[in-house]
Amino acid sequence: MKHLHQRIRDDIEARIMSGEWPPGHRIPFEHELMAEYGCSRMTVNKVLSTLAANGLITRRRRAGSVVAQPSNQQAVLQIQDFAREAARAGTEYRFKILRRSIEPIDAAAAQRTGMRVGTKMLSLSTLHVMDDVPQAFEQRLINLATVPEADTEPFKDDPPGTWLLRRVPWTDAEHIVRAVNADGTLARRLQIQTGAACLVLERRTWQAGAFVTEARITYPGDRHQLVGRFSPVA
Amino acid sequence: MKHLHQRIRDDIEARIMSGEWPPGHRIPFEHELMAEYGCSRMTVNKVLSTLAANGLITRRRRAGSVVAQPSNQQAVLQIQDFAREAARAGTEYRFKILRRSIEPIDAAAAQRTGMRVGTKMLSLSTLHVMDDVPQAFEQRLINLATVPEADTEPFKDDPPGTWLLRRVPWTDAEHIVRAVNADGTLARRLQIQTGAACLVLERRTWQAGAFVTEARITYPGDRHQLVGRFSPVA
DNA sequence: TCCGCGATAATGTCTATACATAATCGCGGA
DNA sequence: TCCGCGATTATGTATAGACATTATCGCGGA
Repeated sequence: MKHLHQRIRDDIEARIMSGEWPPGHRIPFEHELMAEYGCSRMTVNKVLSTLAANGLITRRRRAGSVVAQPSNQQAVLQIQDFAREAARAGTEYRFKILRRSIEPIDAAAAQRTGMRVGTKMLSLSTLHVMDDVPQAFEQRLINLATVPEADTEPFKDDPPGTWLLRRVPWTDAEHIVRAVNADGTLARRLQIQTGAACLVLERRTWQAGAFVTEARITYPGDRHQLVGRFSPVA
Repeated sequence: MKHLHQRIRDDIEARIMSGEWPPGHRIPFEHELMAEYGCSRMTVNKVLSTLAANGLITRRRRAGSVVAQPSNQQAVLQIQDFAREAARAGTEYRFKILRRSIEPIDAAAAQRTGMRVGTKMLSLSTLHVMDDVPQAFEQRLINLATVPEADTEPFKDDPPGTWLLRRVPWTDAEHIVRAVNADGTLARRLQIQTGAACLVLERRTWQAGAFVTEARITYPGDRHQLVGRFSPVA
């Protein structure tokens, strides 16, 4: 016998997922569920609140709860950590910082990140290599106002992304994924044909509203893909 | 004055996000928070349970709660609904079903979807067009065992993806994003240059374990990108 | 007919309490 | 010293009741 909370939740989810209760269908009131399961209102309230937090139902005072309209479809994709992937696959991984400088942010980047033009940023270009095959080219800006210790960090053991993740664990993030044809410079760096399709992942993160970093990571299209699994209910 | 629940939650989140409580740091016990905020244990319990459900903290009986280790980085991307986008942008949208057939599933697709080889699937090729400019080419398989009514559906008003979303609202999904160079056929369909980089989104969905549909949507790389915003806390 | 306003009905938040469960601590015996 | 087992402690689940909030319904007056 499972917990009542879970049983009620499973029952309702099953009815929604099976289509028995389609989007827009009114869910029994809390006092009805309370009578049906012979429990207190707090218990059904917590179940329904959880379902609402997960986007499965919509609740409105006085009107009751209804099955939510299907949300915008979304894809959740895992962003690969090269070192971990390499360890798992038993291959050798290394990275090389091709360029490092401190520069005032330009107008376009300021626009994207919401910073003032001219703010000092640490700019890094990094090549990720596994078994001597280039896997990705990364261009990154780090806000020295938010992460001042990046200024003196040599990035010997960990690449900038991994190093940052350990210092700024929880953030808001914005992602853009595009496909581009490799130009000559990029093709040479990634050892691919000029014009080959590449996947570009742009990731910008903020910590409690303060801009942290922007990364543009370019993967050869024939070697990489982004993968993700997703369930709407937790 | 906000609700106490929200205030406690904001306080704890702020301390985690600012780095004051790094990953692994022990969070005050429920009875400590209870004393600090002068409220009942149920209130702080609900806050901490919510934070745990969102992956921000880890809870263990007797040991207490600690700030969770940073999760694998992930990107959440919105998948565009053409009709809605067109309505919002004030442009004209239409779609054209180029090919429609019922076929037994081939070995490769059976492998991907976990179906038995030979299962009958509805196969559709659809072109999405906005203001006479091709926006995406979609190849889709629909499992007729799970969605039998697709067999007789003419897909007059809604494209297959939208039609399905209304019938099978909540599912598990798997996504793959790749970059490819357009071959001659694809280039002609999308009115782009042969070899131009394209973004390919593969999406497979299941309903309570039963395979529903697989879609491979190809977007011209110079016209489209996937965008997403993500906060670890809801 | 239409509008305003009070009654009503549903959810939102919170309390005080109770008992269950799981992991750890530490005492005592072999 | 080491192991087993009971006591302890923190979280997990649930209850019954209270009051707050808000959208809607419907009645009565203009």
